[in-house]
Amino acid sequence: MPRIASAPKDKLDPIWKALADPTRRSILDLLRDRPRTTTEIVDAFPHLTRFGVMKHLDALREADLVHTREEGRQRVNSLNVFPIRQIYERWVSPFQEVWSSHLLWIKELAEQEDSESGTNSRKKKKVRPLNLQR
Amino acid sequence: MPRIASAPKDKLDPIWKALADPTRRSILDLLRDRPRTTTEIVDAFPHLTRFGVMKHLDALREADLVHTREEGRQRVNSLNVFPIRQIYERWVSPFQEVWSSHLLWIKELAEQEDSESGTNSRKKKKVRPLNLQR
DNA sequence: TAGTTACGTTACTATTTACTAACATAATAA
DNA sequence: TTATTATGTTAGTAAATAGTAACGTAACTA
Repeated sequence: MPRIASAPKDKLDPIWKALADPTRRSILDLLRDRPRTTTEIVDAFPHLTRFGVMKHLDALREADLVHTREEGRQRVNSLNVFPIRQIYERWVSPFQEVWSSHLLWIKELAEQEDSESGTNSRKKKKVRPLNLQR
Repeated sequence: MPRIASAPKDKLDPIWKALADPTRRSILDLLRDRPRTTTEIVDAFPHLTRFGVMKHLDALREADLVHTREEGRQRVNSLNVFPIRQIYERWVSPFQEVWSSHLLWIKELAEQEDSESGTNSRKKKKVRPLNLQR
């Protein structure tokens, strides 16, 4: 398992893995509406077998995106949005800053190129406002 | 290819796929700081080969998470946060509502169980405030 | 009690993904 | 020009992932 050794084990990794599959995201969308029993979820994906759907449910449970409680012989699965919140705090929120500074850079670049029009800028080294050299 | 037929092709799918890998997320973190040449990125992952890192870069480019521009014989890779924004708008923002209503339900459940303590609630069907029956 | 239903598992296969090693090319520097 | 450096590619392997088919079990129901 070289990949696990490669990157530092991310705590959010199971969440990303779970969200990477379109079927699993569909299940989450389904549960967003209201909780569903396992059979209800299985029936919602007629092109997959029971086992296939349940494997996806396992992945979602491991990422804590889905909570399951027993109700007689049924299992009721419900959405837990907390991990999505974590993804947001770790990944969206910190990138908002870059988001705005990136827009700023585009603006500056556009103005720069505007004042340079006519010259052969293909070979020219255009240095970004951010530090690039080692 | 049963999986592609299974779930409706999601426009955000390449973004999710790209973000699912911890190495790729590390690359994004690296680029968040400042843009880097391909070699700089490769050097940042000494346990991976050049080809391995470049495959990850390809995936990030396909998801439009990384932009690459030529600079002489160098390629400068920079972060594009727009797809992260899209993920947020499609997945985090809509779940905020569920987030708060879920908290509300937990509160109600706790109160309900509080008033029921002492009875055998194992076999009892406890109906959620949300609609569960078909 | 006998049948049905909801849930889960075992065993196996196909596909995709991640990866290494070695090779190829083009721009720059001595 | 020759060497070096930055980048990219070809070919092939190992492992993770997603999937099916068939079987097992326990709780309801007629």
